[in-house]
Amino acid sequence: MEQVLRKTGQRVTRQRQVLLTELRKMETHPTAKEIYEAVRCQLPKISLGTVYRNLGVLENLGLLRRLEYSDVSRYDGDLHRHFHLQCVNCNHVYDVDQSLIKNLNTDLLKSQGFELLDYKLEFYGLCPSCQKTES
Amino acid sequence: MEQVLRKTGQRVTRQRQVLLTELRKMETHPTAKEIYEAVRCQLPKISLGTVYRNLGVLENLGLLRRLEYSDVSRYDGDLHRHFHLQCVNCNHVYDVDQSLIKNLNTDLLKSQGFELLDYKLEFYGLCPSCQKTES
DNA sequence: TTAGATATTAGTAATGATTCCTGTTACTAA
DNA sequence: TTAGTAACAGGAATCATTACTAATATCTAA
Repeated sequence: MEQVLRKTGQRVTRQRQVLLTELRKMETHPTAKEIYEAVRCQLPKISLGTVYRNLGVLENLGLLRRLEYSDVSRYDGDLHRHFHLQCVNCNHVYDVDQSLIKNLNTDLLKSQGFELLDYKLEFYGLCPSCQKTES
Repeated sequence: MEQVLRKTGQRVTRQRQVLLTELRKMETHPTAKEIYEAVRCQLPKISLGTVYRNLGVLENLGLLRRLEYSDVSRYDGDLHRHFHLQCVNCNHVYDVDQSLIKNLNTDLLKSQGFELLDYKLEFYGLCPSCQKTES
């Protein structure tokens, strides 16, 4: 983390170090507020705004993933490519192995005890007109 | 729409009819507020709350799709299975044919002039413990 | 080391999408 | 028709996230 920050002229603060370390320990895909709570024993004076700001910074550096749900964003410190399944009942977010994408082998999910109701595939990129005005 | 509503004991109101009709005319994946604006020439007194409430009702009946982005939800009246590409620069949402999913043939996107930077696959279902307590 | 230069922080206010509340309106079944 | 009630309009409330600002901590170069 430290090299990546310095390379871009950004500072290595204790808040950033603790934030990323704690996130990596958690396997619950926590929200910003949950991370805030988890970090307060080490950083009692940290503010929620600092948590949000630095989660954004670390996301831009590719050091964590943000999962954008409609009501709230969740964060994932596991950078191995994998997918997620959210239970529509309890809203828990589970990890799903990437081998699933090979022809969408939903039997794999079933064998793990999940009932697949729906999935969402969204792409992100640059449309033709924005490639020209490359901002 | 009318039969589906009546079947579930819900009423067929002018607001619902106009809302769905107008959405089906639009190909821009509008937000709730954009739909609200589009509908005000026919329903000058409609409120934004009514738009939100009925978009939810129609979504539950499977009459439209909601695209959940982190900052705002967008709505799609096209029920044919297809995917979406959002430009990270202008935030426009484009339709992508479903044939793309066959082994994620990203060449198809390239040939259409898009530059694919990332994609997101999310699953929705019931986890094992929630299937037992089937609420 | 140490002294700026300035990026970052804590605390708080502001924003904005979405939901909730309440008295009124208008579908629907009889 | 008309009674019963789902749905409505209008506005207030909620809540995740962002913006603002004076104070602080990190970094760099001497």
